Amino acid sequence: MSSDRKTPTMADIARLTGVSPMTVSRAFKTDSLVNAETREAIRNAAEELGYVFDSTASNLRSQKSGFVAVTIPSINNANFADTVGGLSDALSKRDMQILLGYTNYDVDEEERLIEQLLRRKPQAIVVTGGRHTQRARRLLQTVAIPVIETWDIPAEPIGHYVGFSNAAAMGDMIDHFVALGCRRIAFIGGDVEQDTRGHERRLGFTTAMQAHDLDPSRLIATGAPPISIREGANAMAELIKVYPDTDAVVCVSDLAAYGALAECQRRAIPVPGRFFIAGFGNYEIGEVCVPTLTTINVFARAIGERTGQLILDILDGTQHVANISISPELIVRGSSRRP
Amino acid sequence: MSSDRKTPTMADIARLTGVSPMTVSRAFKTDSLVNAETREAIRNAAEELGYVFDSTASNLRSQKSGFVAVTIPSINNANFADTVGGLSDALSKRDMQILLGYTNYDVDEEERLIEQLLRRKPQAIVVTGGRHTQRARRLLQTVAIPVIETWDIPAEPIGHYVGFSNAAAMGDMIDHFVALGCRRIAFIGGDVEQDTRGHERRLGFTTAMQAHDLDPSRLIATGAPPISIREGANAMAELIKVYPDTDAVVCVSDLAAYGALAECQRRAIPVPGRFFIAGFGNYEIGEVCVPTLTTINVFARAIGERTGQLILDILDGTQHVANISISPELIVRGSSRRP
DNA sequence: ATGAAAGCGCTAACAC
DNA sequence: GTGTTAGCGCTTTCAT
Repeated sequence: MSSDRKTPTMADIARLTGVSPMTVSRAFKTDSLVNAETREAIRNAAEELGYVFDSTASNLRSQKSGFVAVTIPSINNANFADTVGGLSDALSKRDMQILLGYTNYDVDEEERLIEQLLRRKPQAIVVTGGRHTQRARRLLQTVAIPVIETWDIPAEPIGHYVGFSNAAAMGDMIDHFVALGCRRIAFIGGDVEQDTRGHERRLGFTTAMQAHDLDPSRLIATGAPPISIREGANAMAELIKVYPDTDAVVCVSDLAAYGALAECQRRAIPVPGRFFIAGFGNYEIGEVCVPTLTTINVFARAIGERTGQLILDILDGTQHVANISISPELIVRGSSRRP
Repeated sequence: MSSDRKTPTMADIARLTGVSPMTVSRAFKTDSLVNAETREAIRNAAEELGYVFDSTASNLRSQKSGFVAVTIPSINNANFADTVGGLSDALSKRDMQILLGYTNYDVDEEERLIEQLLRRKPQAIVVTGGRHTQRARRLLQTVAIPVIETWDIPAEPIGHYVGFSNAAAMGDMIDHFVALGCRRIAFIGGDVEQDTRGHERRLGFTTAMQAHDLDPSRLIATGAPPISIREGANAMAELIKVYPDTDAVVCVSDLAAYGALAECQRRAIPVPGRFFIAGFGNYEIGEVCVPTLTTINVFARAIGERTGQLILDILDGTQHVANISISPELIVRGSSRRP
């Protein structure tokens, strides 16, 4: 009934209940020792006043923010969304919250973001990839919290990592096509400077092709990452023009691969009859489209879950330095089976 | 060279520079009046010490967190990702950060989330949809910050809203098919209890069908939201069995619609020859798949941008109560054009 | 242009 | 099981 002059604090509850603020504070921590009736009275008073606990003050005093900072290249990407989902689930067990930022595949933006995120005093920071600006590296090296690089196996890890070799996974894919008898294999990717995982995948392609004594130069690069479905389709159109005798097309992601497939459908070019196609990342679309897409499962969600568990273990002191290598799995589907 | 005993504070910089902490504080605010040389010296000292500004303390003292809390049903959804992207861009102009939470299409989870987010003292809160638990409503009504409901036009708005009528948009879609001469139109959606936007769309379907004196009972419900591509395909398989004489299939989202299309391709059923198909949400896939998908553009990114701008205006005191209605746009594509 | 004092709301540390 | 005191790191406020 009273107009809300100011948002109520623990002191207000203490006054209303006739206890000290400290008791009120204790009553809000589940495990602390407070008389059951007192706790009940405090809870009621809080509810009545419309009290909302102030994490900001709590964090400052206890020097624990309950935040884990996370940078991902793009919010609009099912793979990274899965990783964040896994991380979020693992961390919510301990009531920790994710503070998320998007770098838009740009290391300078990543640097700005890291600086901004660190001001919030996260208890750990998770970054995607192992390539950063000098200054970002220094920030991460200096900061007194666990640093976890993901989705990559960094050449020089800053702290911990939970990742996989994008190059090796792409190498497995090439081996698969060579075993199928393909010789003229092309790669569709984005502007590689920005997307380090895309870069690694292309590197894996060229390395594997050379290892098989095959021509590694059939490369189509198409625009800024993330490579979209549309860009996959455009790239396929170009590929048909430039390298018409190609027998297999490997793409930097399933989205690009689906675009390539759609372009073939539009032109009534049979896949897998005329071209084999493969993607990367095991997106849902590759399971359902016709034909289904051969791809690499990188276990995106597991990357997040294991990163989250690692953070909890480190904060508990159970774990010190951990580097976790995920083994991606080749999934062979209709788009690379002889009709 | 010195081992970092403790993270440095403004007081450390003040000591090193021979000024008061207050001057250090001023030196970090761009617009405040500090001697240029002093500011320079302070910046250098900060860099040398590896100082990181502590937002937690700043927020507590100034009672401004710089956070906007946002709840979305799922992180892994291109539409909501677009909204968050637009919101994030609008807010970053004023250096505000998004604190994001996922409800997983569950109002109880939303309630928990809202309570958790409010503890961080956000300066505004954005929720997706207009349906909430009693307690969540009360929390939002009581809290002394702007509340914006999005992606819906709530029956009883709590504060502001930026949304559109899902039912009316779906009605436009039905009108389109009726104008094309379709009479036996079916609807594919998810378990509607959870997804209020899906529910509205289905309602729009039945209402419009009745308005045209057509049978509104061809409904296929398939599992928990978000409806995936796979579930769209399964639903189409069921539809073919249960309502084989259907002439048009409208789906709760483009993903479901693409799944339905893929199922037809798998069975070599011609689309648009045998069935017309339409989706909702203007996802990228609908632009590229073959045939392209008729859909509704809901301007997901604009919802975020306008919400962000609204928040900034309210915090500036420029704006008081605003309700913004977006007008979705019907996009007719190949999947509903006579071959 | 700069400084001194006080305090944001909570909890660590210690007392009883 | 509860209270007292002090202080987390910053910024508001008022002085000069």
